Amino acid sequence: MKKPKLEDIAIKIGVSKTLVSLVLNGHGDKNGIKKETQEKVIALCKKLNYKPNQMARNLRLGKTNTIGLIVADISNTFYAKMARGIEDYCNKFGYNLIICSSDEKDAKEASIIKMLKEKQVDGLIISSTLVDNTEILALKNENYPFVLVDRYFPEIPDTNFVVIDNYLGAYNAVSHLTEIGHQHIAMLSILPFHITSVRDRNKGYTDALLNAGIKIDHYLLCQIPFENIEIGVELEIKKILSYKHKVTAILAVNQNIAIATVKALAKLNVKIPDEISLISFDDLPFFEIMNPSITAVDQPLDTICNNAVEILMNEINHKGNGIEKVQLVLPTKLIIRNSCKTL
Amino acid sequence: MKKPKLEDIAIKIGVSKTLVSLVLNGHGDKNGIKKETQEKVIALCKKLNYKPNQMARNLRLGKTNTIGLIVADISNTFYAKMARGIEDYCNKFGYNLIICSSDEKDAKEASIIKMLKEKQVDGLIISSTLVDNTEILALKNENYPFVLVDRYFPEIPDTNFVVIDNYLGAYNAVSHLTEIGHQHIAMLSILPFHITSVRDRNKGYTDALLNAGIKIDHYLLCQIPFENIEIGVELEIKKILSYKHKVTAILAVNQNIAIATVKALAKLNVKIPDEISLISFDDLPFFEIMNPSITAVDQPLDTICNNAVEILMNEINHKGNGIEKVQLVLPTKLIIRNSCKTL
DNA sequence: TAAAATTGCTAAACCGATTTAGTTAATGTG
DNA sequence: CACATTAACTAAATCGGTTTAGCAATTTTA
Repeated sequence: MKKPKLEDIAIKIGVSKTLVSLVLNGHGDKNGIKKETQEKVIALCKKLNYKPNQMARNLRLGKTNTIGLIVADISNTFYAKMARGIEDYCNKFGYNLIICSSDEKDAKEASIIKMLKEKQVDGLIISSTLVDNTEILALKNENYPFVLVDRYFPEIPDTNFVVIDNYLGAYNAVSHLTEIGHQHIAMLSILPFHITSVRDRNKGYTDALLNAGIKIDHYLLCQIPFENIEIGVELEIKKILSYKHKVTAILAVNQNIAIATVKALAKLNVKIPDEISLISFDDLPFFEIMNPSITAVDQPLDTICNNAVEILMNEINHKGNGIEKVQLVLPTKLIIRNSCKTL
Repeated sequence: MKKPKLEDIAIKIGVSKTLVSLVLNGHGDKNGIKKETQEKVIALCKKLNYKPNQMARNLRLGKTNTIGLIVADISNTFYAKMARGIEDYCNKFGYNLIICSSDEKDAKEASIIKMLKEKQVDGLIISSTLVDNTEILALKNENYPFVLVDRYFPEIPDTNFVVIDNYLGAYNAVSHLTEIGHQHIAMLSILPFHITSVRDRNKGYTDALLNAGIKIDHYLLCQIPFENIEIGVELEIKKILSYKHKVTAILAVNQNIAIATVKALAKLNVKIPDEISLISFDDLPFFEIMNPSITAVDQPLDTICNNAVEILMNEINHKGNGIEKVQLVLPTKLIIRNSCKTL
């Protein structure tokens, strides 16, 4: 017994496939199909377990009910949680998620965008790593529905984005450190630094220092290449520990750097917080249970996800037609734990 | 300028769309299309940036080049890493991944399977939570390509699966504990316990105890409901700590339980490993950097992923036609760190 | 030089739904 | 009783590719 199609149902009942289609899509009454006929159709479909062929539907309707999510790496907890939030919220609207990891590689991300477009996903949610914004501009020019999350392009006006206030997040974290007496604070940042989130966090770091009347020492803003975090962090930490002024606190630019920092400090047998204080930008369940627990900047992930999906759905439903672009900058929260020592 | 379609190309060059399609699919030579004509077609397609409409292709070819992955929760590190491995390996074959989280809920998983089938994904990779195997049986009967990972159904013969040797993993972990002198070992396990991985780990635990000549105390095999791990673990730990025989070691059935255990022990101010030893089934990067670092059973995730995809691709290419089912049970590795004390 | 083979290409069917523009028969209206 | 309206339904176009079956013109073979 093959999978039944519309025609099979139609023939069995002795009506046209138009009628069957109308009934199944709830347009029966509107088109004056007799109640009795409608019931017959529905009963037979149930009996034969008829399911419309989505490929055919997609083709006809020009819609896949699928959206694409592009992140640096889905195995990273931050993006995994984001993916889950987006998945759940998309499902509510009857959409599914195709998830792709760009590995922070320009070329890979560009090719993923192309691929997803070819695959005719109805929209994209992108945490972009691109320096070269050609692909994003292309999306914009084609009116392809998309929302940027986590990172945006200041130089491209009128695009939807949902990001956090990275600047203020870092600013507040560093201010917390200066308030409890720290003067020599290093920032373990990351390359590529063109990514807005990184750039803004770096700026928040320096501005908070300036505001506290501390001279900026560029030697203390360390940039660790994405591909080689573990080794990079260890190297930088060794460097700053042997620096002329004793560094007493570190702000890690994201969870991966924070993890690598904890690891490196343990290896070098430097105690947190007694010998050095640490704040992580990004919170993790682990940070709460570690010994010591780690002070962290928490991102409102659910809010990010829900808003991103909401905006995208709106775009899709209006086919990007002249609806206003939404640009959200959400606040972060500093969760103070036991990794920072008052001097 | 609209998106060009096959016909547009054909008309511009003055040939049929058949010809264009043949050339683009590399069947030009085979069908005796002049080199010159072929070049013209390819040049124009490049110039107009022609991309075939995948929905149309899908419909005609009956293929979506998409596979579905069902896990309990994509935000869980274990599944996130698994998803990444599968994503990468699928890409190699030109496939994309739709990822869905079942939350260990029977009904949700069943409806996801149905939905993905309707969506006409070419195959499924499932870490199933189902007690009721109806849906899996249905897949099997329809010859729908699928591979079970992480968990399988012993009662359904002739299905592909890739799992780890949960029994031996737990057996070895507990044996390690008995070898270093532990006698009173608790297992923090989980509900639903019908899941093969859980059941096998539980069995490994009891058998290792028996083998070491230790009497089984069912009181020490604790089953914590999936929905409420944190509170459940804390409760159970309080219980076993106040037990008549002093429990000196714990085996946590998975990473979530292990994390909750560390948290609860910290809260109760019970020191690892001095007061209690701990082994986690599932390793995590954190376990290496924590203080103390946590001894863990490591799963060969890459091997699981690659094999699962490989098997699925094979199924898809043979349309499930009488090819032999593959059943892989992979070995685990006990990584000994500092969370277990020799008595 | 007629038949066979080859070269180069195409018309039309097909995948399976949705939707537009009708049709037919029954009923209502003036 | 002629005409308009309504109720109930449908034929055919459409989405945009792939594929089957085959045509016409040229070249080769016997």
